[in-house]
Amino acid sequence: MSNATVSNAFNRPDQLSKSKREEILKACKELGYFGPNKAAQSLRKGSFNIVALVLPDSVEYMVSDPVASSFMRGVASVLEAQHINLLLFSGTADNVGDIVDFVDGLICYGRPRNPKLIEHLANVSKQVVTVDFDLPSHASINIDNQQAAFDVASKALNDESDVAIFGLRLLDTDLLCRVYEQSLIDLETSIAHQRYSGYLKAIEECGLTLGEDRVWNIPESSERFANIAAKELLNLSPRPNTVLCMSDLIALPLLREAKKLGVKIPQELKVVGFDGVDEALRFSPSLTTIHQNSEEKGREAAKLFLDKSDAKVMLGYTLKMGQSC
Amino acid sequence: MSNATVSNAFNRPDQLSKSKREEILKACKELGYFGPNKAAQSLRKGSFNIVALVLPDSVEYMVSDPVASSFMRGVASVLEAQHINLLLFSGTADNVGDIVDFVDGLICYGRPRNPKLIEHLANVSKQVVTVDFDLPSHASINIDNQQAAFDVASKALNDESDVAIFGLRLLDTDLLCRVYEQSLIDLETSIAHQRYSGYLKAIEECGLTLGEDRVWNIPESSERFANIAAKELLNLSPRPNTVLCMSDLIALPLLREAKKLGVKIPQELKVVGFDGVDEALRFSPSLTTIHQNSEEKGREAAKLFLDKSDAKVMLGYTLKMGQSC
DNA sequence: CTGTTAGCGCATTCAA
DNA sequence: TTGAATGCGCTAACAG
Repeated sequence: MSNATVSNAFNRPDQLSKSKREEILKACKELGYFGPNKAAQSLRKGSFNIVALVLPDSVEYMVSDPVASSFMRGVASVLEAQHINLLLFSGTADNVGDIVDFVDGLICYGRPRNPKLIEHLANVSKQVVTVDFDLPSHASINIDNQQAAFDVASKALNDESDVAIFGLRLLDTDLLCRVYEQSLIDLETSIAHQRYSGYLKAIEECGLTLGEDRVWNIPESSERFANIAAKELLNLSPRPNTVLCMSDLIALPLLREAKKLGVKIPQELKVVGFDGVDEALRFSPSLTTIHQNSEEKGREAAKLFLDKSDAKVMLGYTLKMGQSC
Repeated sequence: MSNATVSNAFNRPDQLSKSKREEILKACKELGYFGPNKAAQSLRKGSFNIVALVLPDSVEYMVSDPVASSFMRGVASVLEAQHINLLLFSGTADNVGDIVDFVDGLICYGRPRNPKLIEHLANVSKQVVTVDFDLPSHASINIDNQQAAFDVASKALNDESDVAIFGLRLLDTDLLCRVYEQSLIDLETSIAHQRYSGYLKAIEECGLTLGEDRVWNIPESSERFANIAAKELLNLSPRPNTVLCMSDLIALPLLREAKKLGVKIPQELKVVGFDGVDEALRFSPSLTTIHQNSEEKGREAAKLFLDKSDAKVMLGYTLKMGQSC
């Protein structure tokens, strides 16, 4: 009874006699051997049944975001069915090397915060699927952010609009600030830019202009920063009467704060969001927003991955009219 | 120049001359070799820099839950600092064998839904930390669920209470149903039972009894099931005037539904929750609940793990009085 | 300071 | 049907 025979007993039952196999299995049980070591097996075979989920930011931040959570849910639902496990990787790290050798490939949700990581990702020789951003010669899933932003902004704007924008990480900084130098915005790639560009187009079509103190950079889609920005905005004089928000999560605190101050919505303040999270639809006044099906995004990403596809897929979105404009 | 020397060039710079090292590193770069293969390295060394996070249920369900998300955030914040990555493992699976050979150990958040998994977990020979349940001879973190449930229930109850309980997975079923046969409840281990037992004690101390149609089994902490249970309860005649809910997430839909029907809170209906999620504190009327610091739980679990501890730790909780009772 | 050897645990030849 | 040999890529121990 050699190691190879034992291997066969576990992996290729047809390669040995039934009696021998049972004899081996029984002996293994007695010795406390519960089957091949998966690490060694994977080293040998080169497959791991593990997929890295590369997050845009730290794991900490990620799991708080309902949009990201929906995405994960979609991914997990497809991969779980194939007994593939998820390895979380922070978008703030840059050492993909630490994990690439353990996984069959990577699904990257959102442009990672760390630019070095993006470089490394581009050079990975395993299957990669990117979502909400692109990498040359890898599969990707996107929605038309510019068109969607244009659509939702157009619903809020009219010729009396004094418009402001709550931008999501328009600048590469962790600071909440106004964006005075609009040239600083990375025009190339981020979804923030695409949405920004859609807003500008809608503003232009209404014959409006955007005041130079009217654009906020909110570093992450969190209540904390959005609260501060909301207060800044509401204390302005003259106060903007229309706010285009790049995510629902930063629009909701604005609605809450405005309600608290007795500002009438939508008469005195119109607000639109982006993403279509449950809370935005449930809130009173409900938020006009772009709904994107994040769970479907996750499922599609997982499918592209399983198919070893290199397709560039564009998904749809839905404009949800609420009471906020 | 041998393989071992190259290995040293990467891992033990002090073992060879600076010139040799640079020569090697340069040659590697040209050949497109970016350092040791981590899978092979780990096979050799037996350490992986990966920790499995064993979830109580499927990944899909997990990421929707704000309490679980906080926990993950806590775990991740500690492990990320050590460059340890998280591998998610579903509590509905039973093949820990698929991943145990890839990780340095496991952190198990909540009693896994799959009983087979629990058996396997008990036999794992790597470091294991359990949270909100126990495994013999492994480290664990808990809160005193029974006492906490007693505390919060006591705030809601008086001698005029007609009390009902929204239980979280009191029965091992995916069905929303009433719990008529209270003997069916697994008395041993689940946090649901511990909380149930605390409720009963509080009810008894008030000299009350629990009607036999007054206990609901809600299979998971989700809005969907809680909505249905809320409607069932509010349509009852006589209607309970006090509801003890085993999580905030199932208490909130009840508050919403009651508000919609114009039921006065707390005059006509008192509600208490468990967990202390943000939304519960923000809601109007705010929910009286037990706040447990899930993020701290996560951090502590990660620390126990890193310390290779086998301690059984009991964490505190806080009673948060709201307007709901 | 450098190179050789052995083996982590496995699965695939190939010969018997 | 079985078993001996080889190597996946790496590193610890040792010899030079």
